[in-house]
Amino acid sequence: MPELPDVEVYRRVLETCALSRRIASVEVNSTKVVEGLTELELEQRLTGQRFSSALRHGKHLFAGLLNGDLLAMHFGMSGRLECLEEGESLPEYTRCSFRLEGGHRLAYVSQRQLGRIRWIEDLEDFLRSKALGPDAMDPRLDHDVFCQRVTEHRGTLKSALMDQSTLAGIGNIYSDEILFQARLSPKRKAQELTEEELARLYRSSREVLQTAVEAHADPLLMPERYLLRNRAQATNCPRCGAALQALRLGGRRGWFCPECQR
DNA sequence: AGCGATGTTCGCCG
DNA sequence: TCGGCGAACATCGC
Repeated sequence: MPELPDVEVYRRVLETCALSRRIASVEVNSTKVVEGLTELELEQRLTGQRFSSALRHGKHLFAGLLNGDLLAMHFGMSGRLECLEEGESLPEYTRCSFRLEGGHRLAYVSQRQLGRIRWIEDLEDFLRSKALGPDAMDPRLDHDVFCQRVTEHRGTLKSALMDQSTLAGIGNIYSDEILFQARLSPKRKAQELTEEELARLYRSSREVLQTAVEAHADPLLMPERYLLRNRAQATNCPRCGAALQALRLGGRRGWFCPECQR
């Protein structure tokens, strides 16, 4: 489930479970998920070390070591990070796990193996190499910077929000939600918004992401006015009751209310 | 059996 | 030049 709010939850899992604890061992159960280094190298570099920071940028999670190197985790479409207490067994599809002194284990779970674990030496270099824009929740992302980035995009609003080089962290689900709360059609051109509409978009993006993080990215804990609460059976608009409309964008299905969103 | 799924990347087209 | 599309990646569940 990994868009920005989900990954923020995993960041906190990493922080609570593993930060400052000595890594006793590493286990890799996948040939695909760890990229650019062997299981042996990963073990040698991590065993005996401690993660000293838990950072996030967009949908990327970073476990930093004291020497400045970082373990970078991305979750693809079906990944997550879990903390297990002593004696608990690893979840199905655990592709990589870290045993920590004191008994906890950190499990990187990735059913479809679309996620990646990489070793990086410089965070800024990595963000540049992925051409990531500013994190969508970064406090330094003020109204003006936000508007500038969004209106640089020449395509539709939804693709502007989902473009990781515009803003990092927003995907299919949360772009739908932000546009719904801002009452803007996903099909609008990003460059044709009025100042007032841009202000609504900015406000909604902060509000939705903040609310989602506070709800631990669990749709059931989010307000009833949120679209993503019943995305699985998305039918009617929680605001006006009109039938929701589907749209396809880059092979992805989105939903919006043709009455409320203009 | 076939299709779709909360992501990224690449090649192609206009 | 950039945006948008479809496919590929890999696997499961409906």
